[in-house]
Amino acid sequence: MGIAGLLPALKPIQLTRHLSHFSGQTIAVDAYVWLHKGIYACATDLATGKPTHKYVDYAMHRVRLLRYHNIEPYIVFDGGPLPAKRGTEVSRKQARDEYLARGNALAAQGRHSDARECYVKCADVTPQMAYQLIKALRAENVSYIVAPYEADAQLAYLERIGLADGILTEDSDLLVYGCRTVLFKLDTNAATVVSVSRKDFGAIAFPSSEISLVGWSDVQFRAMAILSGCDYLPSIPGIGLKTACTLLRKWKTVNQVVKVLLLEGKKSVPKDYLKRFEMAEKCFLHQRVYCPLSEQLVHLADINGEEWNDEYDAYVGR
DNA sequence: GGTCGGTCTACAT
DNA sequence: TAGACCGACC
Repeated sequence: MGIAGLLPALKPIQLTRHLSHFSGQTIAVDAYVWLHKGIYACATDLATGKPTHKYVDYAMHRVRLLRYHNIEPYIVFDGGPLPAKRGTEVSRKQARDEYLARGNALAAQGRHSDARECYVKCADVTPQMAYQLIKALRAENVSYIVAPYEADAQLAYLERIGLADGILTEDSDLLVYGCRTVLFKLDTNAATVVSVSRKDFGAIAFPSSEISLVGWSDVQFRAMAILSGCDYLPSIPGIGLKTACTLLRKWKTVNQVVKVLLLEGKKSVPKDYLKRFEMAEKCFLHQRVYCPLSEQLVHLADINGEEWNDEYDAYVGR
């Protein structure tokens, strides 16, 4: 889900660029996006168990498109669920099962296009699908990696250590992880992407944007994102992106912001909010990723003398 | 004015 | 499923 409202707020620095702009570069790609979109081409087949590899074709078509423009893709797959995020999976599975049953019922009545709508809703990217894509990638010598946990952190790591020059995804979270160049909305017909560069953050200012990032460090930007609500921590009710930005501009740090909110007493701040904020920050900073150079698990960013303990490891992955 | 929940829609062929 | 969009509500 990413950071609600962040991409629209970054509109002033979004650049639509032709793929040739990235010629000679390696772009790390979130495989989930392609697999998920590829489902639309074959939702009925997947739901009814009919063998299909259309979703593989869909992804490979994009791989070839990038290569045609002399971009080397580096495909990143999700791994296991992060301890920090466990919990939402069960209800989703139930919802999917219901759509599958409804789809089957409609199909039995011959209402095939109605059935297809249900099949699309029950479709899920499975490890088996990821494996099929991996086989196709291998056959064409495309680099890929399976993240120990979340693809987002792994993508950020590849860019950080220089194995990728940018990230192709649909998720604004990548900017919170610290990525320098994030590409969104690949248009295969026009061969374009929407590019957002971290170095342009300073140009985000009132009144052309809802928020101002002028003079902000990564710490403050990340604080705003987490404060406004992210995958690791829901926001304090009533605080969205703009309020988070305003509060941080005024009070500088999250500690101060929370202190002021408690003093005012208008918002209901969860009692352990600061602690949970800290944990969310750890996920964005130090989530466990795989280093293809040293061939071992590492933290996204090194822990340089920062306080660290077993509880953190349990949260960001081991 | 800003948040938030609801609804619509693209996703691909 | 997620993002964009819109209207209700504080």
